[in-house]
Amino acid sequence: MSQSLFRLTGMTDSEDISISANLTPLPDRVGVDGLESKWRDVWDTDGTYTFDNPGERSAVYSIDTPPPTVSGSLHVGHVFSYTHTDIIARFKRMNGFRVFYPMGWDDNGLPTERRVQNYYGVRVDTSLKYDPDFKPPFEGTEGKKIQAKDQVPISRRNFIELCEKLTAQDEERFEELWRELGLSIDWSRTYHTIGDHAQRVAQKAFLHNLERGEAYQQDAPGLWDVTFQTAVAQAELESREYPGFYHRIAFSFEDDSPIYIETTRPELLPACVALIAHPDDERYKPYFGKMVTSPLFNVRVPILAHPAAEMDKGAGIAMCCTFGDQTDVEWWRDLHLPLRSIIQRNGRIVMDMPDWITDAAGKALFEQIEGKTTFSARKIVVDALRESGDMDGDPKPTTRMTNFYEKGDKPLEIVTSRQWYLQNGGTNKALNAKLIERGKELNFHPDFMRVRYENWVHGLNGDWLISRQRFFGVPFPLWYPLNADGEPDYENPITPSEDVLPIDPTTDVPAGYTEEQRNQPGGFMAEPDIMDTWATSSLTPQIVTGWGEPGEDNEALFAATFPMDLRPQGQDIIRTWLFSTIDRAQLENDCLPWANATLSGWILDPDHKKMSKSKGNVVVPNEPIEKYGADAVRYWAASARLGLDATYDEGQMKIGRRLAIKLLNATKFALAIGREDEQHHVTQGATATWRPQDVTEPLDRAAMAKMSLVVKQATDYLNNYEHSKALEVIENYFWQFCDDYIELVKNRAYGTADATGNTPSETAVLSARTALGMGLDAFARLLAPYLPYSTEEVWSWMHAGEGSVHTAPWPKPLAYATAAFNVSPDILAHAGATLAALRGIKSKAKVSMKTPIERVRLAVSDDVRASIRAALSDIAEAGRVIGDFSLERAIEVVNKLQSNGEEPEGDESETIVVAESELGEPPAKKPKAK
RNA sequence: GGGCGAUUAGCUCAGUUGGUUAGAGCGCCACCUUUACACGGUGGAUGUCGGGGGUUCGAAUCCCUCAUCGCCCACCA
Repeated sequence: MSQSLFRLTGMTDSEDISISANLTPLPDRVGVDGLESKWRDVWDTDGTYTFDNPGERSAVYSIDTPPPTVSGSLHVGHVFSYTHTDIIARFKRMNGFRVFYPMGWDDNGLPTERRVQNYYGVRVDTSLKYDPDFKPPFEGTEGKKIQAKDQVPISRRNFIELCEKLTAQDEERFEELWRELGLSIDWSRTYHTIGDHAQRVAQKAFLHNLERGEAYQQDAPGLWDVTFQTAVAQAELESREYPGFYHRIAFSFEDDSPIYIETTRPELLPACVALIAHPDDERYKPYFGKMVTSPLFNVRVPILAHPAAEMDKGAGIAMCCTFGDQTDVEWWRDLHLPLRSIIQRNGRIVMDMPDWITDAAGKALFEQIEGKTTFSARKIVVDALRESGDMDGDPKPTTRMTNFYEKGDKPLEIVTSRQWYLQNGGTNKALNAKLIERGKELNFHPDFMRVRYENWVHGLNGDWLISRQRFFGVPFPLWYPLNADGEPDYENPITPSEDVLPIDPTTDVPAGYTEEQRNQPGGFMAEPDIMDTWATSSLTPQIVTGWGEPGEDNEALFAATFPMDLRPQGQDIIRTWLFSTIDRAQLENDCLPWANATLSGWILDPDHKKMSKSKGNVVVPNEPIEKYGADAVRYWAASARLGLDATYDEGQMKIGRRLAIKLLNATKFALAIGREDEQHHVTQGATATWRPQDVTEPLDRAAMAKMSLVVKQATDYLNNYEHSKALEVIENYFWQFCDDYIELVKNRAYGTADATGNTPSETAVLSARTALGMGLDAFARLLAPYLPYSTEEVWSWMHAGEGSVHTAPWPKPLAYATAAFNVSPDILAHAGATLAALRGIKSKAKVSMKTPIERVRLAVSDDVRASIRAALSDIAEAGRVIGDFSLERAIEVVNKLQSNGEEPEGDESETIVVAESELGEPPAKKPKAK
C-alpha cells in the first residue's frame, strides 16, 4: 500500500495533519490526449491493482464482476455499467480496502456455440471422432450466415477447440477495451466460465446438490425449443406477441349434436385427450363425464371439469392436447389423462401412426401430416375441417402472447423428456421463503430492484431445469450403469470422485470400468447433456474466491473474500444471474453470496430507444473513448444514477473532457505559483508541505471549510453507492474553487500588490498557497475514481515518486476542518456572489474583466463586518473598499442596480455605489497575437 | 390484468424530512484574448414542474385519478 499522505506529525494539543508534496517540473501545455497509454502501462508495471490477500475478511472488498458474454462486440452499455463498478472499486481501494476485483469471460453456452457455427461454418456431429489436423472450412465469415447444409460436420472436441480459439480472440479485444477505459481490474485473476476451474466448481457443486437431494431427474413434459432442440428453463422464457387464428371446431356427441371449442392450434387435434370446462360453468355442467368424438380423426374423448378452465375465454370449453401449452400439462397431470404426443423434438409431426387413431379416415388424414411442420400440418387440418364442415365460420385472426426461448424465434413446444432439475424454491416452500428472506438481507442499489427479485421468486412454478441437449458447455459429471439388456439405470448414476474433476463423461471412464464397456450391456453410458450456462454462472462467487479448491492459498483466499461484498449486474438478469447465484449460495454455503447488489440501467440512444444489437443502434465504445478520452466517457457514465436508464450523450462526454482539462490546468497553476521561472513555468522539482495551521486567512479557511463539507458529503454518497451524487458535489465545488476561489486569491498567492498598493504579508501568501495546494491535492483524490487518468497525471506532478493516486488515501474531512478552524464556508459563497455581481457590472459595461473598479461603497452591518471584510479584501477588482459594509446588503444592492438601474431606498450611508463612471480605464488593447 | 420506474428549461439531468422568487450543465445570445486554461473566461435570457382533483398557511415534493414512455410478472383454449 502507498504511504499515508495525511501524516500525523504530532499528537499533542493540536492534531497536525499535513500533506507533503514532491513537485516535478510541469509541462508548458497540458492535455488529456495520450494519458491512457501512458498510465495504463505504469499501472500494469507497478501492479497498482494487484490483489494481495491481507488474510483478513474485514480488510477486503470483493467484487463479483459480471463476466461479459464473449460473442462478438461490446457496446457503450457495457462501458456504462462497468464504470459504475470501477468507481466503487477505486473508492474502496482508496479507503484502505484490498480490492478483490477479478474479471471473467462468459464463453460458455449457446451464443458462443452459434457464433462458432457461423464463423467457421461447422456443426457438431457427436458420432464423429476427433481430428487433430482439422482446419475449419471458413474463417471470419461473421455477418453472412452459412446455411446449415454447407456447414461441415465435426466432432464435439474439434468444435470445442474452435470455440476456445474464437473466444480467445474476443477476450483479447475485450481486455484491451477494459484497460483503455481504465478499469482497475487485477488481470492476473481472470477466469473463463468454460475453463477447467469453472467446470470443476460447477461439477463439484452439482455433485454436492446431488448428494443432498437438491438435484434430481424427472421424465416429464417441459418447454422445448425446436430450433435448438433443447429443453429450456423458466428463466429463459420470453413472452412475445404471436399472430394466430381462432378456429371454432365442432366435436360431436353420440347423437351427432355438436359441441364447439375454439383453438389456435388445430393441428393438435389428433393429440386431443379431453375437452375441459370450469366446474361452475352452467353451460357445460350437464356434459361432464360424457364422451364426444373429435372431428376428422374420430377419437373419443371425455368432457371433464377443471378449475383452470376459464369461462370467458374462447368458447369457455377447451380442447386439452398433450401438449399445446402449460395448462394442458396441468390438466393432464391433475386429471390423469393419457399421453398422446404427436410433436417430435424437431417440431415436426411424428412419423409413426398413433395407436389411438383407429378410424380409417383419421389414419388417412394423419398420414398426410406425418413429418410436416406444425405450420404445414395446421393448413392441412384446417382445409380438411373446412371440407368436412366441422369448422364454424372462418378462422378469426388474433394476437396472443406466446412463450419463446429468449434466443429462439419459434414458439416453444412442450415435449416429454428426461431432464435434470435443481431446487430453487419453485416446489419447495421452505426454500422459497428462505430465498425471499435472503433477498431482504441483500442491499439492493437502488432499493426498489428488490421488488423484481421478490416478484420472480414468488412467481416460480417449478424447479430449475439445468440440463441442456447441447454440446458446448459444462458436462454433467455422470454416467449410468447399463443392465444386461443395455438399458440405463438412471436412478443410480455413477459419480466421479471430486479430485478428478473436471471430467467429460463422454470421453472419461468411471472408476471400475473400462472404455470397452462404454454403451455395452452390463457396462456404462455417459450422461450426454450439458448444464445450463447459468448453472456455471450462478457459481461465480465460488469460482473467483477459490471455493473448494485445494491448497492453503485457496483456503485463505476464500476466507478473505467470501461472502463477497458486491455483485454489480444488469437489471435484466435479476431472475437469472442474481437469483440463481443466491440460490446456489443458499444451497451450498447457507448464506448470501454478497452483501450488496448494484443494478445498472439501460443505455438509450438519442431517440430514447434501448440500445441493442438487434435494433442496430449500438455505439461501439472505442469511438467515443478515442474521440473524447476514457475519463470523459467515464464521466458520462458516472453522471447517471444506478438503476436508471441513461441517454447516450456525447455532450456529457465533452463536459467530462472539459473537467479533466480543467483539473490539469488548475493543478498546474496552483503548483507553479511561487516556484516558476520568468515564463511562469516550474522548471525544477521542489518539495512543499501544506500544513493546515498555515491556512490563516478567512477566505482560505472558508475554502477549506467547504472542502471539509464536500469530502464528507462525497464520502457518504459513495459509501451508499450513490456515485453520481458524489460526483455532483465534488464537481460543483471544483468549479467554484477554480472560478471564484482561485481567481480571488491569485494575486495574494503570487504576493503581488493589490490595487491599493498593499503587498500581502508572508503569512497571507503562505495561507493562500497552502489552501491552493491542499485543495487541488484533495480534488485529485476525490476525482480519482471518476477520472483515473487525469487525476493520476496531476498526482504525478505533486507527489512524484509516492505511488499512484489510486492507492493514496481518500481524503478525510478532519484535515480540512482543521485548516478551516472556526470559520464559515459561507464566506466563500458570499465572496463568490459579490465577485459575480462586480463581474456583472463589467460585463454589462462590455469592458475587460481586467478593468479595475475604483470604488465600492457598501452598507454596514456590525455582526458580519470583520470576516466579510477579510474576504472582500481579496476581491482584486474592488481596488478600494470604502467604509464598512455588509456583504449580503452589497449583493442585494448590486442586483437592484443591475435590474432597474435605480438605487434602492434606504439610508444614504448604507448605499453601495458601483457605477460605470467609477470603473477605471480598461487596459490598453494589445494587438491580436497571430 | 398485477407490479416497478420515469415524466422538471430547446437538450441531458439535479431538486434532501413539504417552506422565500424551482436549479446546474449543454445549447443559445452578448461581451472579454486576462500572466492556469480559447480544449478558455464573464455575464444574460429561458419553465403551465405530464393533465386534473385533493390535503395544507404553504405542494415539483404528500394523497387520489388519468395520460404517456420503459421494464418485470401473469395472460397460449
